[in-house]
Amino acid sequence: MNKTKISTDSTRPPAAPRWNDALSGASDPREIRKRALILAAGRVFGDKGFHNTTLDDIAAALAVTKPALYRYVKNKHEILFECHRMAVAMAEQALSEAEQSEGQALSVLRAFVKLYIGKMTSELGTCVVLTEYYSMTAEHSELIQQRRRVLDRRLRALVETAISEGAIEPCDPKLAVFFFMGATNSVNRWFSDGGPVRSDTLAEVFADHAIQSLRPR
Amino acid sequence: MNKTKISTDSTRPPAAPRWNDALSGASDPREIRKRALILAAGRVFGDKGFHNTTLDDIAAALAVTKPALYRYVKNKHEILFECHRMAVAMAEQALSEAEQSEGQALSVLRAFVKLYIGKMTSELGTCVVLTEYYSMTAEHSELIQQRRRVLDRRLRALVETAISEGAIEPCDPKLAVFFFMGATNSVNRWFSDGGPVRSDTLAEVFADHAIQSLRPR
DNA sequence: ATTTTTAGTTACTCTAAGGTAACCTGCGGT
DNA sequence: ACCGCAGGTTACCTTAGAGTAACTAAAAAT
Repeated sequence: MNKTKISTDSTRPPAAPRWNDALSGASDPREIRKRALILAAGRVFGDKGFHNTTLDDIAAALAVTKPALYRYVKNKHEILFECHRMAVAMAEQALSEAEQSEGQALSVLRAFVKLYIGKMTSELGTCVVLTEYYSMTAEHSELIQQRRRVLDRRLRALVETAISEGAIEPCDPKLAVFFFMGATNSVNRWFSDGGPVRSDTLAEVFADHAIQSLRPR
Repeated sequence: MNKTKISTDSTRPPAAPRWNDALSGASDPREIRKRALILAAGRVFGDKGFHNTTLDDIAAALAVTKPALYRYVKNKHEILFECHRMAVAMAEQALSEAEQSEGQALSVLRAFVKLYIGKMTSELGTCVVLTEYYSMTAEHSELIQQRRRVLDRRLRALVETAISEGAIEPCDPKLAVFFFMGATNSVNRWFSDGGPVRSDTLAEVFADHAIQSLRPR
């Protein structure tokens, strides 16, 4: 009596626009949906935190029910991991793009900060869970930390180059990078798409501050 | 048979140095212990996060069992709240102390950053849960945000003064403060007491970067 | 047309961890 | 000597929420 009823009933899942695919060039519809899942989850994680976000929340954001998510990910931790992968990939890509420019180290750094913030705020729409790295499993965490370390080294090298180019005063590259990356990564804590600050102004202003913090001559 | 046994047995709570009172001038032993609890909890929260930290973890850090904690706090959320209160109080105090100096706005800002980092890293030993504000209850969060906003205004005012004093180039005070506070608050993510960077060097270096980021003339 | 696969659903299980009840113990006041 | 309470302890209750089983519908494949 309570089992096989209400199957073909009319008030099932309403006409909500599920998934909201679109964007992201990939072909495989499966991958597209997975990406949408990660993005949606990232956004929710972003303002409620990993543990305060239930799978039902994420599912609801996609107009779907919880078990549906398991078609795309193994478990909740994988979602978090994918968020971090995406975030770090964005940073890597921003740096690579910036390095294309072939200018002085300092201008590469500036371009990097600008691109990175741009991606964080618009492309992923304030998502990013740079926080809560500690909620990853040990293995996932190791993988992410690894990539972050590499990125860090590249940035430090740029600072060193800038010093040897005489563009900035000598300083501890490690601390310098921590400083402006700390500022940069904190953006997602308060930035919101609808807010008073426009994404590109923010990127521009922060890039300036970052460069200034290195004390250019 | 399984209840009133092992009461006066020898292997009960070993001779561990419980609570580790000391420091913090207050007299009431109750308050002293509560403070110790908050500090210990803050430290654990700091590297595992609020939700990844169980009350058993905190209790263990104090060489006590979970229910003992409830003598001092109402629930887990109160612990988090107290951590945040302490953190924000530290910032307020740092700013007030810095303002005592009666110098130019810019040097007050520098003093503030230095004092704040000093407190964060040594006094509270990397504790501080500046992250995870979203894990607070709505009421607690409101109280903390309130105080942070006030602090923010004071800092922005300082930046404005510095501009009008001609010490730095004109800029958006709001974003400027977000920038260097973002960097400053991120310290607790990677700083660790035993690490290669000494607390006071860090404070000094970051204070320099912060000032530089404001583009002094 | 019929089978198979894909994408979802409802209804459930199960465990970790927050919180509580009831009980023990030593110490300061009378 | 005795009371009472402050500070603990062990043993338990309870619930939220991650994950699963079993089933349905529609759409691809044959």
